[in-house]
Amino acid sequence: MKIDPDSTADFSAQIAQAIRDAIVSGDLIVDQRLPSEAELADQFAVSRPTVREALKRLAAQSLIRTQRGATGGAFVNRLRFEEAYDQQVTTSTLLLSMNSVSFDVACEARYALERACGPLAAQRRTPDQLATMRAEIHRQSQPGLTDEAFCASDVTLHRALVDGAGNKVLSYQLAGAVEAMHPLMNMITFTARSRERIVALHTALADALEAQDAATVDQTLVELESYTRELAHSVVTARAHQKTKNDPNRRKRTEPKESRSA
Amino acid sequence: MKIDPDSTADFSAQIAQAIRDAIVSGDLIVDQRLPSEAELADQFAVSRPTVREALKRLAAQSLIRTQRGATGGAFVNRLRFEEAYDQQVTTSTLLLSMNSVSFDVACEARYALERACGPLAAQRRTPDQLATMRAEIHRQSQPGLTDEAFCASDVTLHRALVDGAGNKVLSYQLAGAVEAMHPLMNMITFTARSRERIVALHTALADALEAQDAATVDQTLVELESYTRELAHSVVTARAHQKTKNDPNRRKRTEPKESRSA
DNA sequence: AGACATTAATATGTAAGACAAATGAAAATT
DNA sequence: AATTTTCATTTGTCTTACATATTAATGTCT
Repeated sequence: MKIDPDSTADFSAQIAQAIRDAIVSGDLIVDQRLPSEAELADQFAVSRPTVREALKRLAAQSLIRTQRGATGGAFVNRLRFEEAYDQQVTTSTLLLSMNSVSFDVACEARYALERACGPLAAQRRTPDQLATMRAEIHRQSQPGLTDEAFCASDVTLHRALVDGAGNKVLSYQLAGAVEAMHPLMNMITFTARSRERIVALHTALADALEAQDAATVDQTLVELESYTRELAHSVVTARAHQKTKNDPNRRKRTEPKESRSA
Repeated sequence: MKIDPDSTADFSAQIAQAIRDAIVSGDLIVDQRLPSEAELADQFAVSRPTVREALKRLAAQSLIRTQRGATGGAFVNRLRFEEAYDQQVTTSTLLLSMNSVSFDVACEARYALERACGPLAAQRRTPDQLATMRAEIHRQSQPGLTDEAFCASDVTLHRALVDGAGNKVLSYQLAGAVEAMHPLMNMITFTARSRERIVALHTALADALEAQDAATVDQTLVELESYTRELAHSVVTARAHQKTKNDPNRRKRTEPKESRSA
């Protein structure tokens, strides 16, 4: 496990990669203790701060954990589904916002993936998951609910559907797709009538799942996708009209430089 | 943007989180330059090495990039699909191996997701993607091919299918599912007869895609999944027999500790 | 002898200061 | 005007030091 002093990359990046490779290849196994920072510094012939930077890179990916004290050190971390979820959600969300992915593309991906879960969920959904869906549907029909809370409830319901497939890998892979839609959905204003329609579709979905009727689950998801996209389009066109009305000669967006919260 | 000196977490983790939040919330926008390390150290009232550890954490997630020199510094990085792919593949692979996910569960997830791409791919596949699939099918029918190369070709073919859906978000989400199967697939020994069968199914898949026949695409994927699982099962049972034959009184599996490839 | 407090050792966490190297901009020179 | 030189800025790295957490060993008292 060595580094190349001629490489253009930082030492800390190279060291991190070397350790990462050792973990991925199985050279370092879960819960195994890495050499102390001082020893690693010796081995790689760099200073301790440089080693620390490398270790922090790995910690950021949840590949290692550190512990202070006499028997402490850096240990290979067992990557858990929950941690992986969080990373996936953050990455997916940023990916969508930074590459200005359209609502349609994201929506298509999300529903294509959810429909993949449909047949499995119809087969395996637990009473618990059905109860979660019913509870969220009930919440969604409350009149005083904010748009944001409505969206959050929507995400919870859809995650229950995904979890219904009873496949942790599937749940993990879809976490990003479902959650990353959240910010995009938040731009929609849900009128009372549109909420009514969505609640009706959600109810149909829950009913079909309860009846283990895969075909209806799939059909309902198709309708839900189509209606969601319809809603988003009406928002976009409405906003476009408003913009040209309010500020027809607005400057082209170059550097907003908005104030940062302290 | 402050940190809590009473928190149990490291300063560097807190600072990283604060900056991460600023990026996710849109407070810091793409290509915006962060204050220099010295300024950040002042702002957060910590030393420069601590700030650097925080920045390296963010760099490990591709959230920032750094540049040396007079006009250098740390900049908010535009997260690209390609970088996100890689991270997803690493994370997914480790997730599967560290949580000893069964072949069946991973395989089910993979094919459920690929079938989600089927209808879209049947509609949108480009001549280029079809050509890639044909080329890989040809490679797979070469007699001298190692099992590892056969697997790698399989992955390429399946990625072409996924990309055929013409949805970058979908391609990104599925990268992990497809690639993470690679190590598991590598445990299978592909006999000449099984390769023949797989090549036939791959050909049927390519034909159906070319004919834009979504139903056949779906059916072929179902058959491919069933055959893959069948293959894996035969390998598992064969291995089990061999083990009991070689070492009938072996201890119950607690810590396999099998030989690791260098 | 056993329970408890003290001490020591080891590790990570943090700080401070210094120098090297890269890089772009300004200044000086041709 | 074009080119070269100088210089200021910023990250990358090293060294040393101390703070703090944690465990193990030691010692003391009952």
